[in-house]
Amino acid sequence: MVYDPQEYVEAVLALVESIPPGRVMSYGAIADALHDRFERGSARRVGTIMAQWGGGVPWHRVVSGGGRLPPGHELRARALLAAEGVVFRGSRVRMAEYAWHPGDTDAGGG
DNA sequence: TAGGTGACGGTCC
DNA sequence: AGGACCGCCACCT
Repeated sequence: MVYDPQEYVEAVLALVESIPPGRVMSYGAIADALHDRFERGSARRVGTIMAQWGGGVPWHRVVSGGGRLPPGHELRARALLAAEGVVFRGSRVRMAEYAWHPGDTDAGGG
Protein backbone atom coordinates (compact mmCIF):
# COMPACT_ATOMS: atom_id res chain seq x y z
CA MET A 1 0.00 0.00 0.00
CA VAL A 2 1.53 3.29 -1.10
CA TYR A 3 0.86 6.04 1.34
CA ASP A 4 1.18 9.67 0.34
CA PRO A 5 0.65 12.41 2.94
CA GLN A 6 -0.91 14.61 0.27
CA GLU A 7 -3.41 11.90 -0.52
CA TYR A 8 -4.40 11.68 3.11
CA VAL A 9 -4.89 15.43 3.20
CA GLU A 10 -7.28 15.27 0.24
CA ALA A 11 -9.19 12.44 1.87
CA VAL A 12 -9.61 14.44 5.09
CA LEU A 13 -10.83 17.51 3.22
CA ALA A 14 -13.23 15.42 1.15
CA LEU A 15 -14.66 13.82 4.27
CA VAL A 16 -15.11 17.19 5.97
CA GLU A 17 -16.99 18.45 2.93
CA SER A 18 -19.32 15.49 3.24
CA ILE A 19 -20.41 16.47 6.73
CA PRO A 20 -24.06 17.62 6.47
CA PRO A 21 -24.98 21.10 7.75
CA GLY A 22 -26.00 21.11 11.38
CA ARG A 23 -23.81 18.09 12.09
CA VAL A 24 -20.26 17.79 13.36
CA MET A 25 -17.36 15.37 13.37
CA SER A 26 -14.46 15.17 15.79
CA TYR A 27 -10.82 15.04 14.70
CA GLY A 28 -10.56 11.59 16.17
CA ALA A 29 -13.69 10.40 14.37
CA ILE A 30 -12.30 11.62 11.05
CA ALA A 31 -8.98 9.89 11.66
CA ASP A 32 -10.81 6.75 12.68
CA ALA A 33 -13.06 6.82 9.61
CA LEU A 34 -10.05 7.16 7.30
CA HIS A 35 -8.08 4.59 9.23
CA ASP A 36 -9.91 2.02 7.16
CA ARG A 37 -8.19 3.21 3.98
CA PHE A 38 -4.96 4.74 5.28
CA GLU A 39 -2.47 3.03 7.52
CA ARG A 40 -1.25 6.40 8.76
CA GLY A 41 -3.29 9.07 10.43
CA SER A 42 -4.44 10.31 13.81
CA ALA A 43 -6.50 13.01 15.45
CA ARG A 44 -3.35 15.11 15.73
CA ARG A 45 -2.64 14.76 12.05
CA VAL A 46 -6.22 15.72 11.16
CA GLY A 47 -5.94 18.80 13.35
CA THR A 48 -2.71 19.82 11.67
CA ILE A 49 -4.27 19.32 8.25
CA MET A 50 -7.28 21.46 9.14
CA ALA A 51 -4.96 24.19 10.36
CA GLN A 52 -3.16 24.29 7.04
CA TRP A 53 -5.71 23.42 4.37
CA GLY A 54 -9.04 23.63 6.25
CA GLY A 55 -9.82 27.05 4.84
CA GLY A 56 -11.60 25.64 1.79
CA VAL A 57 -13.95 23.29 3.61
CA PRO A 58 -16.69 23.59 6.27
CA TRP A 59 -14.05 23.58 9.03
CA HIS A 60 -16.57 24.72 11.63
CA ARG A 61 -18.18 21.28 11.46
CA VAL A 62 -15.01 19.76 12.81
CA VAL A 63 -14.73 19.92 16.58
CA SER A 64 -12.79 18.30 19.36
CA GLY A 65 -13.86 15.03 20.87
CA GLY A 66 -15.50 16.84 23.75
CA GLY A 67 -17.35 19.18 21.40
CA ARG A 68 -14.95 22.04 21.93
CA LEU A 69 -14.30 24.52 19.14
CA PRO A 70 -10.95 25.10 17.40
CA PRO A 71 -8.69 27.52 19.34
CA GLY A 72 -8.58 30.95 17.77
CA HIS A 73 -11.84 30.40 15.89
CA GLU A 74 -14.25 29.65 18.71
CA LEU A 75 -16.46 32.69 18.14
CA ARG A 76 -16.48 32.21 14.37
CA ALA A 77 -17.23 28.49 14.57
CA ARG A 78 -19.94 29.05 17.15
CA ALA A 79 -21.69 31.60 14.96
CA LEU A 80 -21.46 29.39 11.89
CA LEU A 81 -22.78 26.33 13.71
CA ALA A 82 -25.54 28.28 15.41
CA ALA A 83 -26.68 29.43 11.97
CA GLU A 84 -27.07 25.76 11.05
CA GLY A 85 -29.26 25.08 14.06
CA VAL A 86 -26.67 23.59 16.37
CA VAL A 87 -27.52 24.13 20.03
CA PHE A 88 -24.60 24.65 22.40
CA ARG A 89 -24.01 23.23 25.83
CA GLY A 90 -22.11 26.12 27.38
CA SER A 91 -19.14 26.55 25.07
CA ARG A 92 -19.33 23.05 23.66
CA VAL A 93 -21.38 21.17 21.10
CA ARG A 94 -23.56 18.35 22.40
CA MET A 95 -21.77 15.51 20.62
CA ALA A 96 -24.44 13.03 21.69
CA GLU A 97 -26.86 14.80 19.39
CA TYR A 98 -24.79 16.29 16.59
CA ALA A 99 -21.97 13.78 16.12
CA TRP A 100 -22.06 12.43 12.58
CA HIS A 101 -20.18 9.67 10.81
CA PRO A 102 -20.08 8.45 7.18
CA GLY A 103 -23.10 6.35 6.37
CA ASP A 104 -25.24 7.88 9.07
CA THR A 105 -28.42 9.80 8.26
CA ASP A 106 -28.13 13.53 7.71
CA ALA A 107 -30.90 14.19 10.20
CA GLY A 108 -29.78 15.70 13.45
CA GLY A 109 -30.59 14.62 16.99
CA GLY A 110 -33.29 17.27 17.41
C1' DT B 1 19.41 9.94 12.45
C1' DA B 2 17.57 12.82 16.25
C1' DG B 3 14.77 16.50 18.11
C1' DG B 4 10.88 19.80 18.14
C1' DT B 5 5.97 20.68 17.15
C1' DG B 6 0.80 20.73 17.29
C1' DA B 7 -7.21 23.03 14.95
C1' DC B 8 -5.99 15.90 19.69
C1' DG B 9 -7.85 12.82 23.58
C1' DG B 10 -8.54 11.18 28.12
C1' DT B 11 -7.68 11.60 33.07
C1' DC B 12 -7.14 13.90 37.44
C1' DC B 13 -8.06 17.75 40.65
C1' DA C 1 -17.29 24.06 34.81
C1' DG C 2 -12.31 25.05 34.12
C1' DG C 3 -7.31 24.07 34.15
C1' DA C 4 -3.21 21.28 34.31
C1' DC C 5 -0.78 16.90 32.82
C1' DC C 6 0.66 13.16 30.18
C1' DG C 7 0.41 10.05 26.21
C1' DC C 8 0.18 9.73 21.33
C1' DC C 9 2.09 10.18 16.22
C1' DA C 10 3.27 11.68 11.93
C1' DC C 11 5.42 15.61 9.73
C1' DC C 12 9.07 18.99 9.32
C1' DT C 13 13.69 20.91 10.20
